[in-house]
Amino acid sequence: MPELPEVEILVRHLSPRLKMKTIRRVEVRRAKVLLPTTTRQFRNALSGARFIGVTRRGKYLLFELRRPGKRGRLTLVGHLGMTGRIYLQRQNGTLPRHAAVIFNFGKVNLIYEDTRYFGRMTLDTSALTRLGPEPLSTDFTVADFALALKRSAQVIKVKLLDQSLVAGVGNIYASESLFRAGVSPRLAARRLTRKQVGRLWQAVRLVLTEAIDNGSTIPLDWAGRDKRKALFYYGQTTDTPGFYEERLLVYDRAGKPCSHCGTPIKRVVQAARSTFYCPCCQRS
DNA sequence: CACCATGTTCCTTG
DNA sequence: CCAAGGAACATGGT
Repeated sequence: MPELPEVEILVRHLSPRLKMKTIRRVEVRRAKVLLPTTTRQFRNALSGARFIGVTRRGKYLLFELRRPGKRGRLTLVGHLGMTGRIYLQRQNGTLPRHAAVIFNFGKVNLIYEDTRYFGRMTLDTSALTRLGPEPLSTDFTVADFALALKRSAQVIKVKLLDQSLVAGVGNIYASESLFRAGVSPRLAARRLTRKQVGRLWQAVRLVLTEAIDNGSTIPLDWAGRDKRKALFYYGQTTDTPGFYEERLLVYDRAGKPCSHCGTPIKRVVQAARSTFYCPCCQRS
């Protein structure tokens, strides 16, 4: 479930629930997700530690902890990869097949599961230094955005996925942002006009903000739930079978009519990833 | 069997 | 040195 909005919703969900909780026991079932931290370092550092709060940077979760008898704070970094999920579950609940790390608080477990194991739960914070500005903060300015785009020969859709340009935009919201801005995904980044850059900058912020607002209405108790239904990109707001309120305007809508002009949405492949756009509304 | 999937990193090439 | 492209990682759904 992972682009910036989903991670943001998860942070808001988890932060108050984890606050002041002390980790009694750490169980590592897939040491690979800790890399480069070793299982021993991980358990030593976290056993007995207490959560202060959870924040976010791009698509990364930052768990802030304090350790008894030690100075300063410790940051546990989480990344959900493509299929990672994190949730609280009663200690006697059934563990998912791909549970990678389990933090026990007594009666409750915090479970990190990841079907494909592309995600991370680690004490290594180095990846954070490579991130660009937070799109919803004042650090993300049109001027810097324009400057960075002018230096790139890559097509704009692929450039938007570059986390050093702006942190947190993934494959879904890259397509959605370009549609909202009326900019072709195939345009070279440096060829965008001032006006297009301005519209795209605004669209990125709008699309992410709306997704966070929409996601806030969806329950996050994912234990044992169907994967796709837990993807609130698709805007599920109830458990009633078949009930979906579509919120994405172009992503995964190849062949379906554009919500604005009716032209069939097109799918193309760029840098080995799908891009969806309206060939009529996004001509340049 | 084929192809597709919300992401990042590493390696090669230019 | 940098930018860009592709493979790799691993599992499951259709």
